[in-house]
Formats: sequence, structure tokens, C-alpha cells
Amino acid sequence: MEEFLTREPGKAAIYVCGPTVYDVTHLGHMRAAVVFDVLRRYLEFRRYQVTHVQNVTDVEDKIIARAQAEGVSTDAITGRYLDDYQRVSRALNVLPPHVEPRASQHIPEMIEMIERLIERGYAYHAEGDVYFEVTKLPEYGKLSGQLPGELRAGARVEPGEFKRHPADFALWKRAKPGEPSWDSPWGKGRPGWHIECSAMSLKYLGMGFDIHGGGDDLIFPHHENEIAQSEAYAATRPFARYWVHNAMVMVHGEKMSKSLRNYIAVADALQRYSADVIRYALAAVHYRKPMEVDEARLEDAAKALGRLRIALASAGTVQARAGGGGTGGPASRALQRAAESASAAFTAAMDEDLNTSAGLASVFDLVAEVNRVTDQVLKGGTDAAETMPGLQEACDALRVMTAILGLRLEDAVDEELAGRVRDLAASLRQEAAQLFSGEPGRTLDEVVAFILAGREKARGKRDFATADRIRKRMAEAGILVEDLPTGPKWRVASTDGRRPTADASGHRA
RNA sequence: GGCGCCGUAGCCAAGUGGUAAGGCAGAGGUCUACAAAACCUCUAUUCGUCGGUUCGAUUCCGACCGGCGCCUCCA
Repeated sequence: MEEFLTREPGKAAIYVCGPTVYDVTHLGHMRAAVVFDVLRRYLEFRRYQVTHVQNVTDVEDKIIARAQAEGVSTDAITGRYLDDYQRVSRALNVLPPHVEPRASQHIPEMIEMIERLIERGYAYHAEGDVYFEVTKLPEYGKLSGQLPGELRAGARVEPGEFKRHPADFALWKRAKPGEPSWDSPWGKGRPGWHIECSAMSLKYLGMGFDIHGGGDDLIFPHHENEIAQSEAYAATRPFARYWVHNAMVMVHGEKMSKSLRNYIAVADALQRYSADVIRYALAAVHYRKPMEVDEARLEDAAKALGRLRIALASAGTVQARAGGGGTGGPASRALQRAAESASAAFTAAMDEDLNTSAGLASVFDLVAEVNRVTDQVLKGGTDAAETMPGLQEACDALRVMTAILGLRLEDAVDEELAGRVRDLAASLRQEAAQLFSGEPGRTLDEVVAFILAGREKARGKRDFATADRIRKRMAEAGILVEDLPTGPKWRVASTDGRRPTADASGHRA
């Protein structure tokens, strides 16, 4: 394990390159968001005080092009897509950054940096443009391994540019007609792309902050250039202590990207899969490995997640039977040991460069142990009380680990479902007063218990036709009942946290 | 052309210089009125290919084959 030494003990200052808001948010953006969200949650779990800064690029060529194409202002474009990004991030349980600075609101800071870079001799002014001169910095290329002399010579010198070296990059671009622009010592213009991240990270975190993150497609030139201009500006090193780059999301072997138009919008994915499923799918692969995303991947994630949820539901049934008491029998002790070793293995995996795949293996090891124990109880071999308090500890451990991955594991218990179950209870009372007596109660648990009690009466009389009918109607309402030797157990019917839909279950790629 | 990454069972996916986690799918069994879930057992002598280093390599080195990313905006 590479040792993680922060600038200040116990504190972690993180800057992540956020979205350029000119189009809808796709799963590639959310992979990055989820990776850094997991990193943040894990560091917080490890008791670091985390400061997470993530920029929004709202000054950029594509935004201008889009605004012109639609005949609207750039603000209209950036507002629309920033809203989309924030909305889907929230939906996926991504914690909002502590600071979310926008490039358009930090122009003075960028101008100040550029002026200093010119003073120091690292940048030059030409015809309203300002460029950073990479050959002035011997270390240029240290992050990406790219050396100025090796860059494809002259491959890309745009017309109207006045670079001294092909690898020199724009700090400031003079205004073209119809574009947003700001006054500067070099005339009207707008900042180059790279300078915003230097200006904003230094403003909010200062030189030598702990982790700089972003997609691995940003390593060169973006992050290389950030290092160059920041270290030249500050005259100290390092700009950032650690670099964390997530790999791309792939579609049929190609990077998912806006320009290739092969993306899956997160908002669309959320129509078909729960946030937990999407997060699980994105977090189940190590962050540095490119990941193909397709229907099968999401279906697999939904099933794996179902296994986790079912284990917790079974545990809930057993805990209810134990009624709060616990005798700490062998089953309890086995669960305590399993919870401890799974937690330790999970932490070790996450310490090792955020190995979420290995971490999930620990989660499922504990799931298996929980299932072994609840299976014994539900089949009548073990008394429920003997599993406590170990079962509770195991469930707590599962919740802690999955919460670090940002999984909510909530049931889709909405009012609609509760209402349907209440209606069912009411009509059953009408139809079979001999089975259903008393009041159904108010909460979902109470109402389900009411129905199941009546159904057990039918089963006791070996009236399986009635029992089957009730079970079927409960399933239609969204409650799945399983009969076990020691009595019924139930859970909300879907295992991925949302009600199954014809679309989600019927369509296959 | 330069820089870098990847290739592990039917699929997805960790991993280690000493003999392959986990998820999905599959087979058999247990439980069971039925259904469902769970549990138990099994499923890669083998980690793209060929060489090399080593007592020993999937793990290190080299070559090759195949795939990908960046070098232009991009998470």
C-alpha cells in the first residue's frame, strides 16, 4: 500500500475536475462522480476531515457553439445542463462538493495568475492571446510522460495562433465576435481551459493540496498544464500531492462520450434502474479499469444488489422474531466474528487504492454468513434469540460498508405501495371476516402482519387455495411472501429498490 | 509516430513470486402443499501467445498477437 500522507494530518483537501456543462450528463460523468464520492465517503469513514472542491466549466467553446446553434444565451445552456448534472448527482446519492466554483465567476483570479506568469517569464502575450511557454519549465511532462519535443510536431497549430512551440497552450484567448468576453490587460477575451482549475484549486485549497482527481482523459494536456502553470506561478512544488484518475466508461469498445454520441444519459438510465443499481454497477469495477456498460452489466448489478437486500430482509424477519432479546449463542458469536473479519477485509481492500471489487467480495462473504444463520432460524434449527446480538452487528457492518459505496438499500416503500396494501387488507376483511379480525393498523409492517395472520389461519386449516390467492394479491400489491417451516417472511417485491416494470424486465439488448 | 493502459472460467471481476476472491449464469442435493428464497456440493491444474529470470511465475523481464485511451474538446 502506498502511504497516504496528507498536507495536514487528519485533513484531506480534494479538487476534482467537474463537468463542462454543455450537454446532458451521461454515465461516464457519473462514474467519475461516483468514484470520487466513494473516495470522499471512505476518507470520511477513516476520520479525515475532507474538503471537496469540484469546478463547473461554464466558459468553453462547445458551450458557445451550442448557444449559437440554439440561438440562446450561454447562460441558458450552462444553467440547463448544470441543473441536469446536479439533479442526477443527487439522485445517485452523490454528496455535493463543499465548494462548486464556476469558471465564469473567477476571471479576476485567472487574470492575476496570467499576469504573474508573464512577469516571471513563463508566458508571453501575442496579438491578444497569452500562451504558456512549456520549454521554460524543464519538468514539463512529468505527469503524463509527454515531452514537448516528442509531441507530434506541428500536428495542431490552429490558424491565427502565435505559439512559439506547438505544445504551448493558451492561458488567454482574444475575443471573437459574438463570444462572451471579459476585459483584461491584453484586451477583451476569455480564459483558456486549463487556467480555471489552477486558479480555483489554489483559491480554495492552496498549493500542495492532497488529491487532484479527474478522468484519465484529462491527464494530458489538462492536468499536465495545470501543474506547469501552478508550479510556475507559485514557484513551489508540488501543486497536488496525489493524482487520482478514473478510467472511462466504454460502449462497444469505445469510450462513452458526448462527441461520439454513444452515451447513455443518466436521467434515462434512472428511468429503468434504481440509483443503487447504477451506483453498484459503477462501483463494482476498480476505478482505474475501463468499464463496458450495457444492459447485462446493469442486470447483473441488480441481481447482486438483490442478494444483499434479501439477506437484510431475512435478517429483519429473524430480528423481529427475536423481539429485541438476545442470548448470544454460537450463531451470534459466529456472526460477530464474520462481521469483524469482513469489516477488516473491506477496510484493507479500500486502503489498497480504493479496491471496491475486493471490498464487495467482503460484503458478500458477510452476506453469506448472515444467510447461513437466518436460514437455520427460518427452518427451525436455531432459536432466533440465539442469533442476537451478532445478527444486529452483522447487519450494521453491512450497512456501514455499503454506505461507503453510497448504496442506500432502502425499500421502495412509497405511499402508493402502502396504500395498496391497506386497500388489500380492507377488502380481505370484507371478503373473509372469519379469517381477518381486529384492526389492520397503520404502518406497512402492521398491515402486512395483519394480512399474514389471517392467511396463516387459512393455512392452518390447510385452505391452500385461499392462502395462495392472498399471497398472489399481496404480490400484485408489491409484497412478496415466502413460506418457511417456521412461518412466513416477506419483503417488498423488487430486489433493486424500485418496483419492477414491464420495461425493465422485458427488454434485453 | 510519442506516452500510457488492458487481455483471468459461459459472462462480469479481484488478486498474489509458492499454486486462482466475489457476483451472474449452469449442474446436483437439502428445505418445501405450492411458489419463492436460502443453504450444501460441484463448475479455470489454469490466468492472450512464445521465450527468459527463478527451486518455483498468472504474478518479474523481453518479444509477439489482440483491444483501448491520450497526444484536438472530453469524466
